[in-house]
Parts: sequence; structure tokens; C-alpha cells
Amino acid sequence: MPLAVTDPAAGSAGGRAAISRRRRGEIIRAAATVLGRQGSADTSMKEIAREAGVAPGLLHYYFESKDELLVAVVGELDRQMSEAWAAAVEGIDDPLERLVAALDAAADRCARRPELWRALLDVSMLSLSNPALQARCQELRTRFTSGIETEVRRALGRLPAYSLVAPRDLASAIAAAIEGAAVAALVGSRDTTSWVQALKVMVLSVVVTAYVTAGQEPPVARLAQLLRPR
Amino acid sequence: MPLAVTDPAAGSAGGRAAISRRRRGEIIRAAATVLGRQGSADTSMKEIAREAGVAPGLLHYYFESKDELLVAVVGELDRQMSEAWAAAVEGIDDPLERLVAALDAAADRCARRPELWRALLDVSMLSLSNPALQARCQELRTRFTSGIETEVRRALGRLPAYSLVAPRDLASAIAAAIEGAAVAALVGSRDTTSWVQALKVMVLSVVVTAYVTAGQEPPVARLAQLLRPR
DNA sequence: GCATGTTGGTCGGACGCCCAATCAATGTGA
DNA sequence: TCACATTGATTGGGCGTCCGACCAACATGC
Repeated sequence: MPLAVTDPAAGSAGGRAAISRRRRGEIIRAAATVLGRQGSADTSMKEIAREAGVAPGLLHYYFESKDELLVAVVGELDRQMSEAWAAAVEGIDDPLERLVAALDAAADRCARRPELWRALLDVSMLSLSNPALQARCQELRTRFTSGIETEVRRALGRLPAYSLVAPRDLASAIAAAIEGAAVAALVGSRDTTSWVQALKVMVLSVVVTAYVTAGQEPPVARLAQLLRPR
Repeated sequence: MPLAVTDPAAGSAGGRAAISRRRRGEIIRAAATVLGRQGSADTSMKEIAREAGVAPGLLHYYFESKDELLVAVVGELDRQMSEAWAAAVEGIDDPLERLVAALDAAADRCARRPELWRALLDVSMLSLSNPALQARCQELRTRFTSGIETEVRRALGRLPAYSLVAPRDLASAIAAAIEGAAVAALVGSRDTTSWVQALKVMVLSVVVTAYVTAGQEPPVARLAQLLRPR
């Protein structure tokens, strides 16, 4: 029953290496699936092997240890989150619209793919006693925050808001809010969509404040329109 | 070091029960200590017993199972967080000042007592596969958010901001930001204080927006003063 | 063109470890 | 004396890891 993979793939030369890399990916994704479904406390190598449809021993053929596998899982999560983020703002030009779309997309992911966040948060907690894992988690967080920072800079343009707060710090706070909301959505029973609106209000209010402190008239109508559910 | 709480309560009748309750409390606090130090993955009953300075078997004399002990730990964390929150705003009258003080205090706790957050977040993740635990974690979260909501309502007063966003949702978002920042502070290497400033700017900007949409002049100078580090 | 050696994957059981939970025995205060 | 409090060895189970045995696909010798 452990069916041959038999992929007549990839021409001749790289055939085997391709299969090998494929298995690796399958195992990583299986691990991410189990993590997202059961949490790290209930994620055993055997369970991952079962999810991947391979024998337990094979996991240690591709990964030296469970830790190394988890590190690879963080890489996969990083890839998925980056992709989702990029997709959310793709094709949108207006800076404020991009920001709002990104927040909406984040909320959407919290609601529709909670396992992704569960896996991420669980390995994050795990990483506190695992330097290699922690390094990867930090990378992921940095990338995540940087993405937000880019949008924030666009949105704030050359408004004189930088004196109030650095874009980087604002991005950190927004990232924190998203992550915290993800935790709340996982644990809590409350409606998961309402916080986005609040977050949007906060972010756009910073824009208002930026205008006001510059002595300019804030484009209230425009901002109000951005707040309307789409 | 986490000093005894133990009221020598209830007169004489409960003498033995009081001793009993004391031990219980000691064990709970020991469990919280170990959890905050090592994370749930490395927290064993034996380790908790060692931290509490008692024999391993005694834990199962006071708690039916590890789960039951963890539930009690969440209760203890809840108590500690509520206390800290109340202490932060105690004696402050001005609504906006209270809000700012509360945020500062939260940031301070993130920086100075990360174990508290680690324990909380770890059991939160654990609670996802443990209904009893999850119920307690939800309670804690609800209480936390309610505290923020109270301050938000005070701060917004009768400004017409409620049309933009409900105080409850705003509170949820702020709570999420604090919790997310706690995660970031635990995992990340970056400075842990900068996000507070950003969060303050966001919250106070909502106030600005509230004034602007009401057609009133926002008290910029006053708000700017609140943003200054104390 | 067939036997032989080699390599890359795959299997699943075995090992040692540590865990939560149990329990009989002991201590202790009233 | 007796009930409560405490001990620490023990149990059974699940874990991560390791390992010897397979197997299919090629490479090579003759």
C-alpha cells in the first residue's frame, strides 16, 4: 500500500532529486497541517508521518530532528503569509486603499484560515526555548512588519506625521494588533470581524491627525468612504 | 519570591482548610512560575513540585489532574493582570490620562514581567485543545477587554465617535494590540517600548477624528502633551 | 544481455527516556 | 487515636530517535 511515487517527472537528469525535494515539501506541509490542527503539544512525528502518508522513520531521513523539521515549517508559513499579503494589495494603486485592503485581507485570513495562525503562534511559543526556531520566527515577524511599514510609508506620504511616530513603530503596532486579534479569534468566542473596523479607524485616524497637525484640512469624506464595508 | 497571598481568613473553623488552601496557592504559583520560565512544553508536574518544594505526589492530592492545575493557574494569572491594571489607573481622574497610563503600564509589564505573558499565551495555545482551559482563558480575555472598554468609554465621553466604531470594538483592537505586542516582545529582538508610543498615537488620533467629525476643534496641544514621555 | 554492485528511498520495529498518574507507607497535629 | 497531609518509588504509555532490512532504478563488467 505504500504506493510508489513513480513520477515520470522532470526529464531525465534531475528526476530523483526532484522526487526527493517533493517528499520534503510534502512532509513540511503535513507537519504544518498537523500543527495547525492539533497544536504543537499534540503534534508527534508519528502523527506527521501519518498525515504525510509515509512511515515514521522516513521523517528522519529528510530531517535530522524534529526541531529541524519545525524550522522548515516556519519557512513554509513565512512563504504563505508573504504570498497572501502580496496578493491582497496586488493591483491596487491608491496607498490608503492598499492599507485598508491589506487589513481586510488579514482579518479574512484570521477568520478563514485559523490553522495558519495557530501553527505560527504555537511554534512562536515553542521557539522561546529553541534558538534556531526563534531566529526563523523573528525573520518571519520582521518580514511581516516590513511589509506593513512599506504600506504605511506610502499612505502617510510626506505628511508631517513622522514627528509623532516613526512609520516603523506604527507598523509594529499594527502588526501586533493583527497578531493579537488572531490570538483572540482563535481563543475567543466573539465575532472576529469587528476588530478590523476598529483597527481601520485607528490607522486612518492617524492620517487625520497628520493632516490636522500640519494645519491642513483632513479628507474626511474620503476616509469615511474607505471605512465603509465593501 | 512570589509572596503568599493567603488570607488567614475565616476565623478559626477553617484552620486546616486554611493550611490546605495555602499549599494549593503555593502550588499554583509554582506552576505559574515554571510555565513563565520554561513554557508549557517543558513544564512537568515534577518540575512544578520541585519549584514548590514538595513531593511530586502531592500535586495530585490537591489537583485531580494537570489540566485542573492549569485551569487554576489561569485564574491566578487573571487575578494578577486585573490587579496590575487597576493599580495602573488608580488615583487618576482625567479619562485620557487614565488611558495613556494604562497603556504605559501594559508596556511596562511586557518589558519587565515577560514570564507573565509567556505563561498566559502558552496556556492560551494549550487551551485550544482543552475546553475547560479555554473557558477560563476566554473569561480572562473578556475581563481584560472590558477593563479597556471602560476606559475607552470614559475617554470618548459623549463625542460622536460611536458612529465610527463601537467602544467595545475599539477596546478589542487595543487589547489585541497589547497582546500582540507582548508576543512580539517575547519572540522578537527589537526594542519593546517603541510600539506603545505608536499605540498611543493611534488611540489619541481616534479622539482627534472624533472631534473633527463633530466639527469641533481637536485639543491638539493637550493630546500632544499626553504623548510626551513622562 | 544478463549478472552484479551501487545508490537513493522507504519501511516499521526497538530502544531509552520522561511523562502524568497511582499508591502504599509514613508523618503530624489535635 | 484518627484524619489529614506528605512522601517518593512505581506503573504504563507515548514520545523522539535510531537502525537493519528491503526495494526499485540505474551503472558497470564481460
